[in-house]
Amino acid sequence: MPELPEVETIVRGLRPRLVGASIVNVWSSGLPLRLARPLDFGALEGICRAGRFVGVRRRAKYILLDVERQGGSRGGVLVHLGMSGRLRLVAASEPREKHTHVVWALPAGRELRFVDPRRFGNVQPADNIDELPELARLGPDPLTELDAAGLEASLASSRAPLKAFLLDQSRIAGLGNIYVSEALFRAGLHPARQASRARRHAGRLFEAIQETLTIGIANRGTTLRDYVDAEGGAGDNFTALLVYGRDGKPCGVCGQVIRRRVDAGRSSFYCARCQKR
DNA sequence: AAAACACCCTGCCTGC
DNA sequence: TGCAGGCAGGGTGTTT
Repeated sequence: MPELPEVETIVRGLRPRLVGASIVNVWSSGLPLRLARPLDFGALEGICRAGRFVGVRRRAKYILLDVERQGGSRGGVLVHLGMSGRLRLVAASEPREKHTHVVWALPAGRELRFVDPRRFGNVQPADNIDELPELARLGPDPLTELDAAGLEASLASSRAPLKAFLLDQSRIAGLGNIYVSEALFRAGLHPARQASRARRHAGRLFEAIQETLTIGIANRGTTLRDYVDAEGGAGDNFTALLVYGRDGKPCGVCGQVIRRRVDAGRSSFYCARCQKR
């Protein structure tokens, strides 16, 4: 699943190859994406066709593609990969795989392709993507906009379980199911613990979050099944996971069997000895 | 107001 | 062997 480290890896891979590239043409499958909403293809064409990419940025799990239009005005495309989305730069000669939904044709026989079998992702063109409501809802980025004091204040104001708290993108933006489990294990905090009752551990949790994400980025993301980077390569972080998907196996710290439970409708993996409620 | 839950979707896996 | 059903979880909209 693309979470912050996966999206950051894709953005870093795309940026040097995409910035400066002109857009020869755009194509869409016409199938609805997230929430069964059809892509506004007219707007996509109006912004992209005969324009050029001038920036590739990340905000939480969103990819922001900045475009300079043919006439010189700016626009952009906001991309979210959802569960199974991929954004790749490929040779145009490579056959289009199933579930290809948007293609940007570039010079020199290259294409940027958005592929998403489950269509939980989204591609949204806009004159000013920074002001789209999806981004306005987001809380601080844990790597660049948060500190321990900010996390403590946020924890103190919530009675939700830590698992739900950390998944809430308006609280902290960028964590998903994998890295929440990993960060809680590193912090020694139980996923069902109430956020406000963990506030005195804010420093520890903050460092655990940063460590988890930094390692994830260094390993170019976690590939469980679908995720690949901008060049189509798998991430290496799977072997670095301490608890996610490791239920029934021994905890690397204490040897206790790692357990799985369901919180906020998502699987949590944790060590009952290392993570006290 | 905040928390819990249903929903969108396809592919993979399990069990009959 | 084939197929039905459950599961995976990103975010949003709705209900509690």
